[in-house]
Amino acid sequence: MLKTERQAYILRKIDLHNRVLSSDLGIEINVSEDTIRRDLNELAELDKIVKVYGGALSKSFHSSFLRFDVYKADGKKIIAEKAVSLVQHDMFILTTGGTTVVEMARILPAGLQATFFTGSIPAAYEYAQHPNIQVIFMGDRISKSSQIAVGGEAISRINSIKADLCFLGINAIDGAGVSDNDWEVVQVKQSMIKASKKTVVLSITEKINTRQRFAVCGLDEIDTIITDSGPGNPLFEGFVAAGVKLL
Amino acid sequence: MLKTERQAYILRKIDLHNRVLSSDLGIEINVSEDTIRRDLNELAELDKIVKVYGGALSKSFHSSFLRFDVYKADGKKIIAEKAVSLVQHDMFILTTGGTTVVEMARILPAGLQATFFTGSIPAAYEYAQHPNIQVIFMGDRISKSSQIAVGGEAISRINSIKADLCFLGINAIDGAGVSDNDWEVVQVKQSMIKASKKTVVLSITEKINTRQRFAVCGLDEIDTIITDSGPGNPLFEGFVAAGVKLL
DNA sequence: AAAAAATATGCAAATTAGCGCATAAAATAT
DNA sequence: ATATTTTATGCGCTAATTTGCATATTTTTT
Repeated sequence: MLKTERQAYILRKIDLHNRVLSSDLGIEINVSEDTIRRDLNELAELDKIVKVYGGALSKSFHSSFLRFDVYKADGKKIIAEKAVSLVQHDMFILTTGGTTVVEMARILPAGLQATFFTGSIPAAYEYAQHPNIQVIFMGDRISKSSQIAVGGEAISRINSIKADLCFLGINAIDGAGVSDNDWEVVQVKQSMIKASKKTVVLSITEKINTRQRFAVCGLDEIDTIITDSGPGNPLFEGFVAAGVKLL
Repeated sequence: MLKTERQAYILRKIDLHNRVLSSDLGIEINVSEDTIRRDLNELAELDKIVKVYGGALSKSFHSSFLRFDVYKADGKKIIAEKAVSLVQHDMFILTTGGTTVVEMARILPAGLQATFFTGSIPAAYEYAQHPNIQVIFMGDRISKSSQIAVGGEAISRINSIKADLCFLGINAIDGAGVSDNDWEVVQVKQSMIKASKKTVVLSITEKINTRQRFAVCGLDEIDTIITDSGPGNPLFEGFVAAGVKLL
Protein backbone atom coordinates (compact mmCIF):
# COMPACT_ATOMS: atom_id res chain seq x y z
CA MET A 1 0.00 0.00 0.00
CA LEU A 2 1.37 3.33 -1.05
CA LYS A 3 1.81 6.18 1.30
CA THR A 4 -0.79 8.34 -0.45
CA GLU A 5 -3.26 5.50 -0.46
CA ARG A 6 -2.70 4.91 3.19
CA GLN A 7 -3.26 8.53 4.06
CA ALA A 8 -6.38 8.66 1.97
CA TYR A 9 -7.61 5.62 3.85
CA ILE A 10 -6.93 7.32 7.14
CA LEU A 11 -8.72 10.47 6.07
CA ARG A 12 -11.74 8.54 4.95
CA LYS A 13 -11.87 6.70 8.23
CA ILE A 14 -11.73 9.94 10.18
CA ASP A 15 -14.47 11.39 8.04
CA LEU A 16 -16.57 8.39 8.81
CA HIS A 17 -15.91 7.86 12.49
CA ASN A 18 -14.71 11.29 13.56
CA ARG A 19 -11.68 9.66 15.13
CA VAL A 20 -8.94 7.07 14.77
CA LEU A 21 -6.53 5.35 17.10
CA SER A 22 -2.92 4.91 16.06
CA SER A 23 -2.89 1.42 17.45
CA ASP A 24 -5.94 0.35 15.46
CA LEU A 25 -4.63 1.74 12.24
CA GLY A 26 -1.30 0.03 12.67
CA ILE A 27 -2.91 -3.37 12.84
CA GLU A 28 -5.49 -2.55 10.22
CA ILE A 29 -3.08 -1.41 7.54
CA ASN A 30 -0.29 -3.63 8.75
CA VAL A 31 2.39 -1.01 9.18
CA SER A 32 4.19 0.09 12.27
CA GLU A 33 2.65 2.65 14.54
CA ASP A 34 5.58 4.89 13.78
CA THR A 35 4.42 5.11 10.23
CA ILE A 36 0.87 5.84 11.29
CA ARG A 37 2.06 8.50 13.62
CA ARG A 38 4.10 10.07 10.89
CA ASP A 39 1.07 10.01 8.62
CA LEU A 40 -1.11 11.60 11.23
CA ASN A 41 1.45 14.27 11.90
CA GLU A 42 1.70 15.07 8.22
CA LEU A 43 -2.06 15.27 7.83
CA ALA A 44 -2.26 17.45 10.89
CA GLU A 45 0.46 19.66 9.43
CA LEU A 46 -1.73 20.12 6.37
CA ASP A 47 -4.62 21.02 8.65
CA LYS A 48 -6.72 18.10 7.52
CA ILE A 49 -7.10 16.49 10.91
CA VAL A 50 -6.30 17.22 14.52
CA LYS A 51 -3.67 15.06 16.15
CA VAL A 52 -4.26 14.11 19.75
CA TYR A 53 -2.55 11.78 22.15
CA GLY A 54 -3.37 8.26 21.00
CA GLY A 55 -4.72 9.05 17.57
CA ALA A 56 -6.46 11.84 15.71
CA LEU A 57 -9.85 13.55 15.48
CA SER A 58 -11.77 15.17 12.70
CA LYS A 59 -11.48 18.91 12.55
CA SER A 60 -15.20 19.50 13.02
CA PHE A 61 -15.24 17.44 16.14
CA HIS A 62 -12.36 19.28 17.60
CA SER A 63 -13.52 22.74 16.71
CA SER A 64 -16.74 22.15 18.57
CA PHE A 65 -14.63 21.18 21.51
CA LEU A 66 -12.34 24.14 21.22
CA ARG A 67 -14.92 26.86 21.28
CA PHE A 68 -13.73 29.57 23.57
CA ASP A 69 -16.33 30.31 26.14
CA VAL A 70 -14.85 33.70 26.75
CA TYR A 71 -14.96 34.57 23.12
CA LYS A 72 -18.37 33.07 22.83
CA ALA A 73 -19.63 35.05 25.78
CA ASP A 74 -18.32 38.20 24.16
CA GLY A 75 -20.11 37.33 20.97
CA LYS A 76 -23.30 36.74 22.83
CA LYS A 77 -23.04 40.10 24.53
CA ILE A 78 -22.70 41.79 21.19
CA ILE A 79 -25.74 39.94 19.95
CA ALA A 80 -27.65 40.77 23.09
CA GLU A 81 -27.00 44.47 22.66
CA LYS A 82 -28.18 44.46 19.09
CA ALA A 83 -31.27 42.54 20.11
CA VAL A 84 -32.11 44.98 22.87
CA SER A 85 -32.13 47.80 20.34
CA LEU A 86 -35.15 46.20 18.68
CA VAL A 87 -37.21 46.20 21.83
CA GLN A 88 -39.62 49.10 22.23
CA HIS A 89 -41.93 50.22 24.95
CA ASP A 90 -45.04 48.21 25.62
CA MET A 91 -44.17 45.50 23.16
CA PHE A 92 -45.32 41.93 23.58
CA ILE A 93 -42.29 39.72 23.11
CA LEU A 94 -41.97 35.96 22.89
CA THR A 95 -38.62 34.39 23.58
CA THR A 96 -37.07 30.95 23.71
CA GLY A 97 -34.37 30.00 26.18
CA GLY A 98 -30.70 29.60 25.41
CA THR A 99 -27.70 31.44 26.70
CA THR A 100 -27.88 34.19 24.10
CA VAL A 101 -31.44 35.04 25.05
CA VAL A 102 -30.56 34.96 28.74
CA GLU A 103 -27.71 37.32 28.02
CA MET A 104 -30.14 39.68 26.38
CA ALA A 105 -32.54 39.38 29.29
CA ARG A 106 -29.79 40.51 31.61
CA ILE A 107 -29.00 43.73 29.82
CA LEU A 108 -32.49 44.98 29.17
CA PRO A 109 -32.64 48.65 30.12
CA ALA A 110 -33.97 49.28 33.60
CA GLY A 111 -36.66 51.67 32.47
CA LEU A 112 -38.05 49.44 29.76
CA GLN A 113 -41.70 48.61 30.06
CA ALA A 114 -42.76 45.55 28.13
CA THR A 115 -44.31 42.10 28.42
CA PHE A 116 -42.19 39.01 27.89
CA PHE A 117 -43.65 35.58 27.26
CA THR A 118 -41.34 32.65 27.67
CA GLY A 119 -41.20 28.99 28.59
CA SER A 120 -37.58 29.09 29.65
CA ILE A 121 -36.76 28.95 33.32
CA PRO A 122 -33.46 30.84 33.21
CA ALA A 123 -34.87 33.47 30.88
CA ALA A 124 -37.97 33.95 33.02
CA TYR A 125 -35.79 34.41 36.05
CA GLU A 126 -33.78 37.13 34.37
CA TYR A 127 -36.83 38.95 33.07
CA ALA A 128 -38.33 38.88 36.53
CA GLN A 129 -35.38 40.85 37.85
CA HIS A 130 -36.48 43.91 35.91
CA PRO A 131 -38.94 46.13 37.76
CA ASN A 132 -41.01 47.24 34.81
CA ILE A 133 -41.15 44.08 32.82
CA GLN A 134 -44.09 41.78 33.04
CA VAL A 135 -43.22 38.13 32.68
CA ILE A 136 -45.64 35.47 31.58
CA PHE A 137 -44.40 31.94 31.91
CA MET A 138 -46.03 29.50 29.55
CA GLY A 139 -45.80 26.35 31.56
CA ASP A 140 -45.98 22.64 31.00
CA ARG A 141 -43.52 19.78 31.34
CA ILE A 142 -39.95 21.03 31.66
CA SER A 143 -37.49 19.50 29.22
CA LYS A 144 -34.34 18.80 31.16
CA SER A 145 -32.01 19.18 28.25
CA SER A 146 -33.15 22.68 27.40
CA GLN A 147 -34.79 23.97 30.58
CA ILE A 148 -37.88 25.07 28.71
CA ALA A 149 -41.50 24.03 28.91
CA VAL A 150 -42.50 21.62 26.17
CA GLY A 151 -45.67 19.73 25.36
CA GLY A 152 -49.23 20.36 24.28
CA GLU A 153 -50.17 22.75 27.05
CA ALA A 154 -47.17 24.94 26.41
CA ILE A 155 -47.94 25.01 22.73
CA SER A 156 -51.59 25.86 23.14
CA ARG A 157 -50.61 28.67 25.51
CA ILE A 158 -48.27 30.00 22.88
CA ASN A 159 -50.92 29.70 20.21
CA SER A 160 -53.30 31.77 22.28
CA ILE A 161 -51.20 34.89 22.18
CA LYS A 162 -50.11 37.33 19.51
CA ALA A 163 -46.70 38.89 20.02
CA ASP A 164 -44.97 41.75 18.27
CA LEU A 165 -41.60 40.08 18.23
CA CYS A 166 -40.09 36.67 18.74
CA PHE A 167 -36.47 36.30 19.75
CA LEU A 168 -35.40 32.87 18.67
CA GLY A 169 -32.25 31.37 20.11
CA ILE A 170 -31.20 28.65 17.71
CA ASN A 171 -28.92 25.68 17.30
CA ALA A 172 -28.24 25.77 13.60
CA ILE A 173 -29.18 27.79 10.54
CA ASP A 174 -28.31 27.54 6.87
CA GLY A 175 -29.83 28.29 3.49
CA ALA A 176 -32.66 25.89 4.23
CA GLY A 177 -33.58 27.69 7.43
CA VAL A 178 -33.39 27.02 11.15
CA SER A 179 -32.90 23.49 12.45
CA ASP A 180 -32.64 21.82 15.84
CA ASN A 181 -31.98 18.41 17.33
CA ASP A 182 -34.79 18.15 19.85
CA TRP A 183 -38.21 17.45 18.45
CA GLU A 184 -40.13 18.80 21.42
CA VAL A 185 -38.21 22.03 21.31
CA VAL A 186 -38.78 22.28 17.58
CA GLN A 187 -42.52 22.20 18.12
CA VAL A 188 -42.36 24.96 20.69
CA LYS A 189 -40.23 27.12 18.44
CA GLN A 190 -42.54 26.62 15.50
CA SER A 191 -45.50 27.76 17.57
CA MET A 192 -43.60 30.78 18.76
CA ILE A 193 -42.77 31.82 15.24
CA LYS A 194 -46.38 31.51 14.15
CA ALA A 195 -47.55 33.49 17.18
CA SER A 196 -45.35 36.49 16.39
CA LYS A 197 -45.54 39.20 13.81
CA LYS A 198 -41.79 39.21 13.36
CA THR A 199 -39.14 36.64 14.14
CA VAL A 200 -35.59 37.61 15.03
CA VAL A 201 -32.96 34.89 15.09
CA LEU A 202 -30.08 35.25 17.54
CA SER A 203 -27.06 33.21 16.53
CA ILE A 204 -23.35 33.27 17.10
CA THR A 205 -21.40 33.17 13.87
CA GLU A 206 -20.28 29.61 14.52
CA LYS A 207 -23.79 28.32 14.01
CA ILE A 208 -24.23 30.00 10.65
CA ASN A 209 -24.37 27.48 7.83
CA THR A 210 -24.74 24.46 10.06
CA ARG A 211 -27.70 22.14 10.10
CA GLN A 212 -29.29 19.71 12.50
CA ARG A 213 -31.77 16.92 12.32
CA PHE A 214 -35.14 18.65 12.50
CA ALA A 215 -36.26 21.65 10.49
CA VAL A 216 -37.79 24.48 12.51
CA CYS A 217 -38.65 27.00 9.81
CA GLY A 218 -37.55 28.31 6.44
CA LEU A 219 -35.76 31.57 5.82
CA ASP A 220 -39.01 33.12 4.59
CA GLU A 221 -40.36 33.06 8.14
CA ILE A 222 -37.41 34.96 9.50
CA ASP A 223 -37.24 38.72 9.46
CA THR A 224 -33.86 39.39 10.94
CA ILE A 225 -30.74 37.51 11.93
CA ILE A 226 -28.53 38.98 14.62
CA THR A 227 -24.97 37.71 14.88
CA ASP A 228 -21.77 38.84 16.46
CA SER A 229 -20.11 39.67 13.15
CA GLY A 230 -20.96 42.60 10.94
CA PRO A 231 -23.67 42.33 8.29
CA GLY A 232 -21.04 42.60 5.57
CA ASN A 233 -19.64 39.13 6.24
CA PRO A 234 -19.75 37.07 3.02
CA LEU A 235 -21.01 34.17 5.12
CA PHE A 236 -24.44 35.76 5.00
CA GLU A 237 -24.83 36.12 1.25
CA GLY A 238 -27.41 33.38 1.04
CA PHE A 239 -29.52 34.95 3.73
CA VAL A 240 -29.47 38.40 2.20
CA ALA A 241 -30.50 36.89 -1.11
CA ALA A 242 -33.46 35.28 0.66
CA GLY A 243 -34.60 38.68 1.88
CA VAL A 244 -33.54 38.32 5.50
CA LYS A 245 -32.31 41.41 7.29
CA LEU A 246 -28.97 41.27 9.08
CA LEU A 247 -27.84 43.06 12.20
CA MET B 1 -12.04 6.68 24.66
CA LEU B 2 -9.43 9.33 24.01
CA LYS B 3 -8.79 11.99 26.56
CA THR B 4 -9.93 14.71 24.20
CA GLU B 5 -13.15 12.86 23.49
CA ARG B 6 -13.79 12.44 27.16
CA GLN B 7 -13.34 16.12 27.81
CA ALA B 8 -15.60 16.97 24.91
CA TYR B 9 -18.21 14.67 26.40
CA ILE B 10 -17.91 16.44 29.73
CA LEU B 11 -18.29 19.83 28.10
CA ARG B 12 -21.37 18.73 26.23
CA LYS B 13 -22.90 17.43 29.38
CA ILE B 14 -22.23 20.66 31.22
CA ASP B 15 -23.71 22.62 28.37
CA LEU B 16 -26.81 20.53 28.60
CA HIS B 17 -27.32 20.18 32.32
CA ASN B 18 -25.45 23.22 33.60
CA ARG B 19 -23.65 21.08 36.10
CA VAL B 20 -21.95 17.73 36.54
CA LEU B 21 -20.81 15.62 39.46
CA SER B 22 -17.41 13.96 39.39
CA SER B 23 -18.86 10.79 40.80
CA ASP B 24 -21.52 10.53 38.09
CA LEU B 25 -19.05 11.12 35.32
CA GLY B 26 -16.66 8.53 36.64
CA ILE B 27 -19.30 5.84 36.47
CA GLU B 28 -20.69 7.10 33.20
CA ILE B 29 -17.42 7.15 31.29
CA ASN B 30 -15.92 4.32 33.27
CA VAL B 31 -12.75 5.99 34.45
CA SER B 32 -11.59 6.81 37.93
CA GLU B 33 -12.77 9.95 39.62
CA ASP B 34 -9.17 11.07 39.71
CA THR B 35 -9.18 11.25 35.96
CA ILE B 36 -12.45 13.15 35.92
CA ARG B 37 -11.12 15.58 38.46
CA ARG B 38 -8.02 16.10 36.40
CA ASP B 39 -10.17 16.71 33.34
CA LEU B 40 -12.35 19.19 35.17
CA ASN B 41 -9.32 21.00 36.45
CA GLU B 42 -7.85 21.24 32.99
CA LEU B 43 -11.09 22.52 31.53
CA ALA B 44 -11.37 25.01 34.34
CA GLU B 45 -7.81 26.10 33.67
CA LEU B 46 -8.85 26.82 30.10
CA ASP B 47 -11.74 28.84 31.44
CA LYS B 48 -14.35 26.61 29.87
CA ILE B 49 -16.12 25.58 33.05
CA VAL B 50 -16.22 26.52 36.69
CA LYS B 51 -14.84 23.90 39.03
CA VAL B 52 -16.62 23.51 42.32
CA TYR B 53 -16.41 21.02 45.15
CA GLY B 54 -17.92 17.79 43.88
CA GLY B 55 -18.05 18.63 40.20
CA ALA B 56 -18.26 21.59 37.87
CA LEU B 57 -20.71 24.20 36.63
CA SER B 58 -21.37 25.82 33.32
CA LYS B 59 -19.83 29.27 33.08
CA SER B 60 -22.90 30.89 31.63
CA PHE B 61 -25.19 29.89 34.44
CA HIS B 62 -22.81 30.31 37.26
CA SER B 63 -23.34 34.01 37.54
CA SER B 64 -27.10 33.90 37.63
CA PHE B 65 -29.37 32.60 40.33
CA LEU B 66 -28.42 29.00 39.93
CA ARG B 67 -25.64 28.05 42.19
CA PHE B 68 -25.35 25.15 44.50
CA ASP B 69 -22.52 26.54 46.51
CA VAL B 70 -22.71 27.12 50.19
CA TYR B 71 -26.10 28.13 51.29
CA LYS B 72 -26.03 28.34 55.02
CA ALA B 73 -29.47 28.06 56.38
CA ASP B 74 -29.21 25.37 58.97
CA GLY B 75 -32.80 25.47 60.03
CA LYS B 76 -34.03 25.21 56.49
CA LYS B 77 -31.81 22.24 55.83
CA ILE B 78 -33.23 20.39 58.77
CA ILE B 79 -36.71 21.09 57.53
CA ALA B 80 -35.77 20.04 54.04
CA GLU B 81 -34.55 16.67 55.22
CA LYS B 82 -37.66 15.94 57.18
CA ALA B 83 -39.72 16.92 54.17
CA VAL B 84 -37.77 14.65 51.86
CA SER B 85 -38.57 11.72 54.11
CA LEU B 86 -42.24 12.11 53.22
CA VAL B 87 -41.63 11.82 49.52
CA GLN B 88 -42.19 8.39 48.03
CA HIS B 89 -41.72 6.89 44.63
CA ASP B 90 -44.11 7.89 41.86
CA MET B 91 -45.90 10.48 43.94
CA PHE B 92 -47.50 13.56 42.46
CA ILE B 93 -46.34 16.50 44.49
CA LEU B 94 -47.38 20.14 44.41
CA THR B 95 -45.03 22.73 45.84
CA THR B 96 -44.87 26.45 46.31
CA GLY B 97 -41.63 28.40 46.06
CA GLY B 98 -39.66 29.82 48.94
CA THR B 99 -36.18 29.10 50.12
CA THR B 100 -37.18 26.17 52.29
CA VAL B 101 -38.83 24.40 49.40
CA VAL B 102 -35.87 25.11 47.17
CA GLU B 103 -33.63 23.64 49.81
CA MET B 104 -35.72 20.51 49.79
CA ALA B 105 -35.58 20.37 46.02
CA ARG B 106 -31.81 20.38 46.19
CA ILE B 107 -31.48 17.43 48.46
CA LEU B 108 -33.97 15.11 46.86
CA PRO B 109 -32.35 11.68 46.48
CA ALA B 110 -30.82 11.06 43.10
CA GLY B 111 -32.76 7.88 42.46
CA LEU B 112 -36.17 9.30 43.34
CA GLN B 113 -38.79 8.98 40.66
CA ALA B 114 -41.70 11.37 41.07
CA THR B 115 -43.63 14.19 39.45
CA PHE B 116 -43.40 17.68 40.84
CA PHE B 117 -45.84 20.44 39.97
CA THR B 118 -44.81 23.95 40.78
CA GLY B 119 -45.19 27.54 39.75
CA SER B 120 -41.93 28.65 41.29
CA ILE B 121 -39.00 29.40 39.00
CA PRO B 122 -36.19 28.57 41.43
CA ALA B 123 -37.93 25.43 42.60
CA ALA B 124 -38.59 24.27 39.05
CA TYR B 125 -34.97 24.78 38.21
CA GLU B 126 -33.86 22.63 41.10
CA TYR B 127 -36.31 19.88 40.34
CA ALA B 128 -35.13 19.84 36.75
CA GLN B 129 -31.63 19.00 37.88
CA HIS B 130 -32.74 15.57 39.01
CA PRO B 131 -32.61 12.94 36.29
CA ASN B 132 -35.66 10.96 37.34
CA ILE B 133 -37.97 13.72 38.36
CA GLN B 134 -40.58 15.04 36.03
CA VAL B 135 -41.28 18.73 36.42
CA ILE B 136 -44.50 20.40 35.40
CA PHE B 137 -44.44 24.16 35.53
CA MET B 138 -47.82 25.72 35.97
CA GLY B 139 -47.26 29.00 34.26
CA ASP B 140 -48.86 32.41 34.14
CA ARG B 141 -47.74 35.86 35.15
CA ILE B 142 -44.65 35.78 37.34
CA SER B 143 -44.94 37.67 40.58
CA LYS B 144 -41.67 39.50 41.09
CA SER B 145 -41.79 39.49 44.83
CA SER B 146 -42.11 35.73 45.11
CA GLN B 147 -40.85 34.37 41.77
CA ILE B 148 -43.91 32.26 41.33
CA ALA B 149 -46.65 32.18 38.74
CA VAL B 150 -49.84 33.87 39.86
CA GLY B 151 -53.14 34.62 38.19
CA GLY B 152 -56.17 32.89 36.78
CA GLU B 153 -54.33 30.63 34.37
CA ALA B 154 -52.03 29.34 37.06
CA ILE B 155 -54.94 28.70 39.36
CA SER B 156 -57.01 26.87 36.81
CA ARG B 157 -53.99 24.73 35.98
CA ILE B 158 -53.61 23.87 39.63
CA ASN B 159 -57.28 23.07 39.91
CA SER B 160 -57.00 20.62 37.07
CA ILE B 161 -54.64 18.26 38.89
CA LYS B 162 -54.88 16.03 41.92
CA ALA B 163 -51.68 15.62 43.90
CA ASP B 164 -50.73 13.25 46.69
CA LEU B 165 -48.90 15.86 48.66
CA CYS B 166 -48.53 19.62 48.84
CA PHE B 167 -45.44 21.19 50.35
CA LEU B 168 -46.42 24.65 51.43
CA GLY B 169 -43.72 27.19 52.20
CA ILE B 170 -45.34 29.83 54.34
CA ASN B 171 -44.91 33.30 55.75
CA ALA B 172 -46.83 33.03 58.98
CA ILE B 173 -48.85 30.49 60.94
CA ASP B 174 -50.70 30.60 64.24
CA GLY B 175 -53.72 29.08 65.91
CA ALA B 176 -55.97 30.54 63.23
CA GLY B 177 -53.99 28.90 60.44
CA VAL B 178 -51.66 30.00 57.68
CA SER B 179 -51.54 33.62 56.57
CA ASP B 180 -49.64 35.63 53.99
CA ASN B 181 -49.24 39.23 52.86
CA ASP B 182 -49.61 38.86 49.11
CA TRP B 183 -53.11 38.36 47.87
CA GLU B 184 -52.14 36.80 44.58
CA VAL B 185 -49.91 34.29 46.30
CA VAL B 186 -52.64 33.49 48.77
CA GLN B 187 -54.94 32.50 45.95
CA VAL B 188 -52.34 30.20 44.46
CA LYS B 189 -51.67 28.56 47.79
CA GLN B 190 -55.34 28.03 48.46
CA SER B 191 -55.74 26.28 45.14
CA MET B 192 -52.75 24.11 45.84
CA ILE B 193 -54.12 23.00 49.17
CA LYS B 194 -57.45 22.09 47.60
CA ALA B 195 -55.73 20.17 44.83
CA SER B 196 -53.79 17.92 47.21
CA LYS B 197 -54.78 15.02 49.39
CA LYS B 198 -52.43 16.13 52.13
CA THR B 199 -50.84 19.45 52.92
CA VAL B 200 -47.49 19.72 54.64
CA VAL B 201 -46.42 23.11 55.94
CA LEU B 202 -42.71 23.93 55.98
CA SER B 203 -41.82 26.66 58.43
CA ILE B 204 -38.84 27.81 60.42
CA THR B 205 -39.60 28.16 64.09
CA GLU B 206 -39.54 31.97 63.95
CA LYS B 207 -42.68 32.01 61.86
CA ILE B 208 -44.66 29.95 64.32
CA ASN B 209 -47.36 31.98 66.03
CA THR B 210 -47.09 34.95 63.74
CA ARG B 211 -49.84 36.23 61.53
CA GLN B 212 -50.12 38.30 58.38
CA ARG B 213 -52.80 40.17 56.56
CA PHE B 214 -54.48 37.49 54.46
CA ALA B 215 -55.69 34.10 55.64
CA VAL B 216 -54.61 31.19 53.49
CA CYS B 217 -56.22 28.26 55.31
CA GLY B 218 -57.22 27.00 58.70
CA LEU B 219 -55.38 24.41 60.72
CA ASP B 220 -58.00 21.83 59.77
CA GLU B 221 -56.66 21.82 56.23
CA ILE B 222 -53.12 21.08 57.33
CA ASP B 223 -51.93 17.56 57.95
CA THR B 224 -48.37 18.14 59.07
CA ILE B 225 -46.11 20.97 60.08
CA ILE B 226 -42.37 20.55 59.66
CA THR B 227 -40.08 22.85 61.58
CA ASP B 228 -36.46 22.92 62.61
CA SER B 229 -37.20 22.30 66.26
CA GLY B 230 -38.38 19.01 67.73
CA PRO B 231 -42.07 18.16 67.96
CA GLY B 232 -41.89 18.42 71.75
CA ASN B 233 -41.50 22.19 71.68
CA PRO B 234 -44.29 23.78 73.81
CA LEU B 235 -44.69 26.36 71.06
CA PHE B 236 -46.69 23.78 69.16
CA GLU B 237 -49.28 22.95 71.77
CA GLY B 238 -52.07 24.72 69.97
CA PHE B 239 -51.34 22.87 66.75
CA VAL B 240 -51.25 19.46 68.37
CA ALA B 241 -54.57 20.24 70.01
CA ALA B 242 -55.99 21.02 66.59
CA GLY B 243 -54.95 17.61 65.35
CA VAL B 244 -51.99 18.66 63.25
CA LYS B 245 -49.04 16.30 63.08
CA LEU B 246 -45.59 17.66 63.84
CA LEU B 247 -42.24 16.64 62.45
C1' DA C 1 -16.25 17.47 67.65
C1' DA C 2 -16.51 13.50 64.71
C1' DA C 3 -17.60 11.27 60.44
C1' DA C 4 -17.94 11.35 55.60
C1' DA C 5 -16.87 13.01 51.15
C1' DA C 6 -13.88 15.21 47.94
C1' DT C 7 -9.37 16.67 46.80
C1' DA C 8 -4.36 16.89 46.29
C1' DT C 9 0.00 14.56 45.89
C1' DG C 10 3.41 11.26 45.00
C1' DC C 11 4.26 7.09 42.72
C1' DA C 12 4.17 3.14 39.62
C1' DA C 13 2.46 0.80 35.45
C1' DA C 14 1.02 1.18 30.89
C1' DT C 15 0.72 3.49 26.80
C1' DT C 16 2.19 6.74 23.31
C1' DA C 17 5.60 9.84 21.25
C1' DG C 18 9.94 11.26 19.35
C1' DC C 19 14.71 10.52 17.80
C1' DG C 20 18.58 8.42 15.52
C1' DC C 21 19.92 5.01 12.60
C1' DA C 22 20.00 1.04 9.54
C1' DT C 23 17.83 -0.78 5.80
C1' DA C 24 14.70 -1.00 2.00
C1' DA C 25 12.45 1.13 -1.77
C1' DA C 26 11.99 4.57 -5.18
C1' DA C 27 13.60 8.31 -7.99
C1' DT C 28 17.17 10.49 -10.40
C1' DA C 29 21.48 11.01 -12.51
C1' DT C 30 25.42 9.16 -14.94
C1' DA D 1 22.16 -0.61 -16.86
C1' DT D 2 24.49 1.12 -12.89
C1' DA D 3 25.42 4.31 -9.45
C1' DT D 4 23.82 7.93 -6.60
C1' DT D 5 20.63 10.45 -4.25
C1' DT D 6 16.32 10.84 -2.07
C1' DT D 7 12.50 9.08 0.39
C1' DA D 8 10.07 5.78 3.25
C1' DT D 9 9.84 2.38 6.82
C1' DG D 10 10.88 -0.33 10.94
C1' DC D 11 13.49 -1.01 15.19
C1' DG D 12 15.60 0.12 19.56
C1' DC D 13 15.83 3.35 22.73
C1' DT D 14 14.52 7.18 25.84
C1' DA D 15 11.18 10.71 27.01
C1' DA D 16 6.62 12.21 27.82
C1' DT D 17 1.79 11.44 28.79
C1' DT D 18 -1.95 9.27 30.92
C1' DT D 19 -4.12 6.71 34.40
C1' DG D 20 -5.22 4.44 38.79
C1' DC D 21 -4.03 3.69 43.48
C1' DA D 22 -2.50 4.72 48.20
C1' DT D 23 -2.05 8.21 51.42
C1' DA D 24 -2.46 12.63 53.54
C1' DT D 25 -5.10 16.78 53.54
C1' DT D 26 -8.93 19.69 53.04
C1' DT D 27 -13.79 20.58 52.85
C1' DT D 28 -18.40 19.43 53.94
C1' DT D 29 -21.86 17.35 56.59
C1' DT D 30 -23.81 15.52 60.87
